[in-house]
Amino acid sequence: LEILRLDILHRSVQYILMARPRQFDEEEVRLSILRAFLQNGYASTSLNDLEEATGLGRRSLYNSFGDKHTVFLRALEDFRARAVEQNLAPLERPGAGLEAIAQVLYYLIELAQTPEGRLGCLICNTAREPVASDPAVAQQIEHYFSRVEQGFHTALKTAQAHGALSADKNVKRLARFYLGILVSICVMGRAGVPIETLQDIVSEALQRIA
Amino acid sequence: LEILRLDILHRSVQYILMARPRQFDEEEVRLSILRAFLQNGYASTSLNDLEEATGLGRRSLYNSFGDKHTVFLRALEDFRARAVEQNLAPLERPGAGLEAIAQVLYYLIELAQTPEGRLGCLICNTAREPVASDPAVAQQIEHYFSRVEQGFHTALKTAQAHGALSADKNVKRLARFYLGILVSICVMGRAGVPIETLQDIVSEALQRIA
DNA sequence: CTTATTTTGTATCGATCGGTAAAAAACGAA
DNA sequence: TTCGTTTTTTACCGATCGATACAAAATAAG
Repeated sequence: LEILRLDILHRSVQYILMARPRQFDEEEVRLSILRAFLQNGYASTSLNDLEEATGLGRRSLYNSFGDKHTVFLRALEDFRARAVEQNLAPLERPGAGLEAIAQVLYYLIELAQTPEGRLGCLICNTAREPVASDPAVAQQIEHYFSRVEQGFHTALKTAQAHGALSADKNVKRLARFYLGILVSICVMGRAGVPIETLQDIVSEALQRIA
Repeated sequence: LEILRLDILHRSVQYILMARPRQFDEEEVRLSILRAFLQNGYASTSLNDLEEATGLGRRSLYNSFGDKHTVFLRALEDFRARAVEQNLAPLERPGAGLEAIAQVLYYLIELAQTPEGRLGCLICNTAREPVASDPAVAQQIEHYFSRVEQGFHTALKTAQAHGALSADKNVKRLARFYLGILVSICVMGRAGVPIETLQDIVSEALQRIA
């Protein structure tokens, strides 16, 4: 049995060494795929669109990323990772308080003014596509929402601990409230609502902890 | 010329009297179409879906409502009329004040618990479909949003006039704020977020005018 | 070189998309 | 009844959908 295993290992190493190498950068391709799905959503992004966006042939896409559904799940994961890493970074920093909440919300407004940010949030965009009834997709959506809520929650608790927020505030409720504000900013930004409206929403929302 | 006109009129009356009558109730069919688009959105609702939803043949749909795009525009109008009439009624009533705002938001939460309301808001749902780049669709979205904002705005002004809201509040900003809350409730309700979260968002938002 | 292996390009599959042609069906007028 | 008109039904159109079969291309080991 051991000999067999070693043989299999040897073969699989050979596979890697001997085969034709890929002619694309995976990170770059995944980013192009993410952008394509951000632009048109799951249902309205065809494999031809993905071919155009990535420059890859259809067969290469299938070989490397699986079928359309799997490709989309990877894009969702990519977006979630990037969104948490970039947009929510202030919240995830240790010791983050009220200023982090304001920073995150205002950054989203700035983002909505950029060509890339105008595409909106893939999580929110996906939330009402039929594909959202897929368990794996629904799980990603719920994970993201709860992570955002948790980020706000810890920041609010930290603020309370530092005396920046009065102790009688309901932080759980406030955290959900700011999650709702974040969602509305993403949705309305994508819908083309004027920036001033988004700014008014955020500044009004921040009065709750001013 | 007059004779010709009378002839045409006579003929058109004949058309009505002589032709085969429709075998469906237009209101009923339009409601079925609206439900279908609410369920799956524009892109993912096929003509076969519309046939199943309405019970009509494809040719009858085209005869009576035009192509898919036109059918969708009518559904958008239907939804907007129904949403304004039913969901926003408290805001549109003369003399509506702060209690109307709370009523509207809490009614949306109740609606999110019903099978029909769980389908969400066709305006919000459409806002990030590719079809939203169509000018007629974009106009409907913008009209709806501005009408909701205006409803909140007049209610807030009324409250200020009656002394129920302090005069130093920025009602324009507050109106946009509650528009954002309304959108977030619609979106997150459709996304399957628990009712308690929606309730927390609304009750926290209402503290701004408590 | 040959061989083993993976990627890539071509060509295509059946299914479904939105939309339509043509005729049958259903009515009132004559 | 027959005729004129509209609705409805049936069948179908070309285009595009997601997905795949097959072989050529590209690499390293032997």
